[in-house]
Amino acid sequence: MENTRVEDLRNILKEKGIQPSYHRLKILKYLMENKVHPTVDMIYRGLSAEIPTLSKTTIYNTLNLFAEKGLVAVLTIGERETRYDINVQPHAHFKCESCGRVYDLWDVKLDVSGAVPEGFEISRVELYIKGICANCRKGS
Amino acid sequence: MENTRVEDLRNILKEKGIQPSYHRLKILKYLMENKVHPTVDMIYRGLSAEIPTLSKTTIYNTLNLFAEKGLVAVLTIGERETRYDINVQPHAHFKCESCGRVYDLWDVKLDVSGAVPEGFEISRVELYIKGICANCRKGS
DNA sequence: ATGGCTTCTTGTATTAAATACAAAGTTAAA
DNA sequence: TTTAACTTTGTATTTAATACAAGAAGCCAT
Repeated sequence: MENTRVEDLRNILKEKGIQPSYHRLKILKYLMENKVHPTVDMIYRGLSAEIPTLSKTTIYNTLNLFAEKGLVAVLTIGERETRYDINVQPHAHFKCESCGRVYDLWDVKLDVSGAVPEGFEISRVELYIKGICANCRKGS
Repeated sequence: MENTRVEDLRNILKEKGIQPSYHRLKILKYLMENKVHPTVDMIYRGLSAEIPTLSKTTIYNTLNLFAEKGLVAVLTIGERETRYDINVQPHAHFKCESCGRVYDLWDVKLDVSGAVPEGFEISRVELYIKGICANCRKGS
């Protein structure tokens, strides 16, 4: 949960050069209020009550646009699902193999300088850690 | 290219508790001689000349078995393709966004101790770096 | 406002990766 | 040799994602 006044949402989109249409605002709002790194399907199910006519294609279009403009980060941590993170600051992710939840990790010391050979140019770094979360360990 | 005598291949499978069937040996051999982190489709195309009756399902079955037994690592570096790495020693990967090639990176200093909260249990760490490789930079 | 242009959204069709599953084939063991 | 267990195959199915054309909505100038 967060400050999601429509005016703020509009400005976020405008700053990235994205026209603030109704659906785009709703999807952005959803991402900011549901920071669980949702899949397209989760967003669809979350919004279709409020917007019954919403099409999945619109969500795909919108997220691809957001990703292009650097407004969301694309996570391929799951084998068969693309997830979207509204927080584009560099950080790592932990996926629990029991409950499937994806957690943000901010305390990873990662030094990629000198990681790639001479002449290679880095544009993005993705660090995925998998295992069992504390919740699921307690449960079992 | 590498030492891929059939006897060695048999032993590798046996050590992991995998019955060394004809197809499994062929797929293992392919992985050891083509260390490009191939997709299922690449393996299929690479082997179907030699084994015309080979089914893709067999490759899926075999790779899932290999992964279960810890003989290959599963890479989800691409958005829409699963790749397989016969080298299961911990190392990072670089994917060139121009030519699509996946390179091994052995010089990354990565310290994940203290990265996850109390009570979390780590089973795997995947580090993906994306950008443009030296080859493609020269080309353009 | 009205018409016309651009942009956005929708829905259907399509592609492609991956799995399910039952039948056929093969191997190993009794 | 017969039986049981395992492996492979092929078809059908599922599902994520894209393509694309038609429709809807917003925007601008006259």
